[in-house]
Amino acid sequence: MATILLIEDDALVRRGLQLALRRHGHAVRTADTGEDGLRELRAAEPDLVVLDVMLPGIDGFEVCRRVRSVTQVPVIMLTARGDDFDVVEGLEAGADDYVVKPARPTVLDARIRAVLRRSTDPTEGVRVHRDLRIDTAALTVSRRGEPVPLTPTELRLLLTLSRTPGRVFSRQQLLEEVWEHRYLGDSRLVDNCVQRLRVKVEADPAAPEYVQTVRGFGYRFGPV
Amino acid sequence: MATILLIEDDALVRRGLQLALRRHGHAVRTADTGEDGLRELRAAEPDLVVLDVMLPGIDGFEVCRRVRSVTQVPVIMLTARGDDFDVVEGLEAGADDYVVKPARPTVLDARIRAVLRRSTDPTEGVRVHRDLRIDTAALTVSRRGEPVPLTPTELRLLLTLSRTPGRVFSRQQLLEEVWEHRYLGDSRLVDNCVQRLRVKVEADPAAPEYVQTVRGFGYRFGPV
DNA sequence: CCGCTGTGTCGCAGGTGTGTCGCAGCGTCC
DNA sequence: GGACGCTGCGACACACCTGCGACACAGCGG
Repeated sequence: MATILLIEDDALVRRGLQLALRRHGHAVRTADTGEDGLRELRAAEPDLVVLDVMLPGIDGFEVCRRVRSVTQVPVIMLTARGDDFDVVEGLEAGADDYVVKPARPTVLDARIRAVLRRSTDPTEGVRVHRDLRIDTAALTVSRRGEPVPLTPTELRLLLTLSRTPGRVFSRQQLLEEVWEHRYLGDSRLVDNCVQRLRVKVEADPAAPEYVQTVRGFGYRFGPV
Repeated sequence: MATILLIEDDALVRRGLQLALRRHGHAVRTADTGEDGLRELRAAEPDLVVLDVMLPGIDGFEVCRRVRSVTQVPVIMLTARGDDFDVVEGLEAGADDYVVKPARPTVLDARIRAVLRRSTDPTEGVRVHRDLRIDTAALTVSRRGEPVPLTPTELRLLLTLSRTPGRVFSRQQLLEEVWEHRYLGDSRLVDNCVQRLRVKVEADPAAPEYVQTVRGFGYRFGPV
């Protein structure tokens, strides 16, 4: 179904929710502190974060804000009844929904599905970077209003890179995400696709504005 | 009366309109940014959206377009006298009406009632795209006034696609939504149905205007 | 200045994805 | 009971993408 990062310090609750969510078909990664959660976030790239409000160290709100500063992944906050949980503060921190503990797994799963439904459509939004407009729902790309016809692979590559502007993707990572493990050999495959993409997307492919080379590492989606 | 989502960044105006609309019997939800408004839209499912043109972050036009990409809810735009508000751009973005600020509550309420009347009229459930008219209540389709006889499957396919114009549906998604059960093998089922639909709906099935192929991904209901 | 590693560029042949056609099963309506 | 139309399926053709190798070239260090 989806990969979920569960940040919860109480080992019992954590274990219980983990098993329950697994039964509902999700892949679950866990963390027991905010710091650990943020590390996992970068490592696992989950589709959704379930986040306890009361955490040792940095609290849930702060974790939520930091998550938001890195990625658009949806966040559901867990709050114990009786916590002085401020819904407004939670939503302002960037949470998408919240669930009161003790959370019944079916309820939590329902919320998760609801949030994912909402946020995989609106993640299906429009990304605008300078002259480039990427519509992730219509799967169209246009530059200065002119539609840019891309092939499926080129489009997947652009979508992958532009999902996290500024981040460097290694060729291996791109092979895995764009080509989905179908190819193991290291030919100039990624480079070739990047070139073809640049020809269509860049004003001057020799001085790329959007798909930049990071020598020795890979490629990065341009204007940060 | 109706649930209204008010998107307005100026706290004073927002509060004032909120109270005024409440006095006129509407339930009012508010948001102070476009992003927040879009969240509220999904959460509250309002009957109508009142939307300020000048917003921090994504502006009113873009918010309006995104609202439209998600739902058919009517939108009234608020524009300050002196804004370089382009009525055409507003209407093209999908707005149903606009009101010049400072808006007198009675005026705004009258517009709201008018728009709601229109959108709950017999025109309800009718989607018009260029020459194509799809009546989702009567389940009839006509092109240039000529009725187009569709088979049940073709109709479901067209309804599914046209519910979210512009969005790309994968074959798998279409199988699940239109055929309502999973297919394991990949037959040309969806393609065939699309072809049959095109023959009836398109002027030139070879250059489809409404049901477009997105190579490598699926199909999309055209004209965006 | 030279060699080496890493990246840009080009063309081609095979492969993949989609359009098209025909057919048979089956339900429905006379 | 017969005819008709809808539906699912497979075969085939074709356009276009895709993967690949070969070579050129630039950046970097010795």
